[in-house]
Amino acid sequence: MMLAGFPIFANLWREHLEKLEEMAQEIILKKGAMLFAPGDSTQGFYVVDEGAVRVYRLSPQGKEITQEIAGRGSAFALASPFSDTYHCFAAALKDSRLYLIRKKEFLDLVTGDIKFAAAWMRLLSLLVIRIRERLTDLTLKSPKARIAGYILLMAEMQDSSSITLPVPRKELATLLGMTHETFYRTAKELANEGLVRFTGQTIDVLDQDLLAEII
Amino acid sequence: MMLAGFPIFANLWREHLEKLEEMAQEIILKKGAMLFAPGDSTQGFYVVDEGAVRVYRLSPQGKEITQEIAGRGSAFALASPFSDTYHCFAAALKDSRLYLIRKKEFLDLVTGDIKFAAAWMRLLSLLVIRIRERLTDLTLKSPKARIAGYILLMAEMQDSSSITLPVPRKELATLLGMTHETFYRTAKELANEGLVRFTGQTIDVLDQDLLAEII
DNA sequence: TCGTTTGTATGATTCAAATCATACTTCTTT
DNA sequence: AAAGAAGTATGATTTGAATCATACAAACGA
Repeated sequence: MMLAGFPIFANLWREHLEKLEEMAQEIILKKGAMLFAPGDSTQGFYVVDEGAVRVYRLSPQGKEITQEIAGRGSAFALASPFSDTYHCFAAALKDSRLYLIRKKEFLDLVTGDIKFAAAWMRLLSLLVIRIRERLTDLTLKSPKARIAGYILLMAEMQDSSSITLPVPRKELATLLGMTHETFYRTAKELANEGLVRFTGQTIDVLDQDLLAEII
Repeated sequence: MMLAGFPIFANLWREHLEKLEEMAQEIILKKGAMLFAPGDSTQGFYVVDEGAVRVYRLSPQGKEITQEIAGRGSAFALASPFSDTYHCFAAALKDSRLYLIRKKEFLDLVTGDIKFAAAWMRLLSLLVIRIRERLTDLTLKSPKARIAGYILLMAEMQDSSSITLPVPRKELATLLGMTHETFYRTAKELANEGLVRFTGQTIDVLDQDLLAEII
């Protein structure tokens, strides 16, 4: 395993990554398998090495929002080592292989190494900022702007005008806080306007500037 | 100054609080004064000792959402020591006295004391969880449920069935992601149903159980 | 390879909340 | 005390997205 290549850990030192790698425990999940649910006691956090995991929440009325679609190289439940229970659901969208970094071992490491702790505080702080950004997008922006913004963000993160999703694009709907009908319709609009092209699980950015204007 | 009584710092050790107190710099703000805006380089984080500060974001279309109403004892911009620039606006809702904990000094302290770092990681993790909770409430729940939930949360936090807001209740509208019209109307419904009573800036919980059912 | 499930697509209808409009009340300020 | 501003309140109208309904295509399992 090579955590070093995973963007989320870009700020950590090599020695810390090696220690994380040592303590990582492989977890194999079949498509559809539930990993945890709200109230479950925390095991630790996870890194996806293969496949994809959906992290989501349900309202009492059964409406749902996807918190994260964690594909290869993504970590999730990063706050769990400091919490007793999980607060959301996590389920595999495909057959997947994850690594579990156990809470206890992780805490021993991070609370015994000030440099690691510093890097972890930075990571958590950036997470706070990112989630707040997402919150404002979800509450303030139109579905069209949210889709455009997501596509641009992905393109930027992958440094390419062609994005390959780890899952069918249907999954983007609840990630972006809308129904799948609204998602398909609005995505089609963007396609009709010549800004993007959807082909299976890939999205091509055709006009980055116009797309950016929508946001 | 006594940071020790502030709930946000409940997890920190006495010695750390004393050091924070030593480095705190008093900031006086007149009502309406802007403290920072997106893009401003970060000074550090703040603790409100008197008055109230509104932390908020604007969309390109001018719609706004309040991230936080920080009254006495609340801290805000906690992630800023690990970031170069602020990402939101902060402005005083009343004449206020704050304490600024400067970024540089704070970083020196927190990255030089593993116990402090551990406590700070816990604080940031809980912040992540709280913001995610808020995100799901804002996207999944009805205005009525959001208002009810907020009132119950405040009552629980203050351990009293009578809540005193540091600001006119108008301010709750954008905090809860709705227009002030919707807020007044929906709050009135709750009052008409006998669940709560609004009197100036105080809110009395009259029927906690029924209120909890709405959430 | 066939049949079933999942994903993509689009039309029609409904509905909740935003918007627009107005008014009254309560604080501030001078 | 008067004037103005800010906060509270409510009605009418509009609108954007959810919901309901249906259909076809693609992927997958047996």
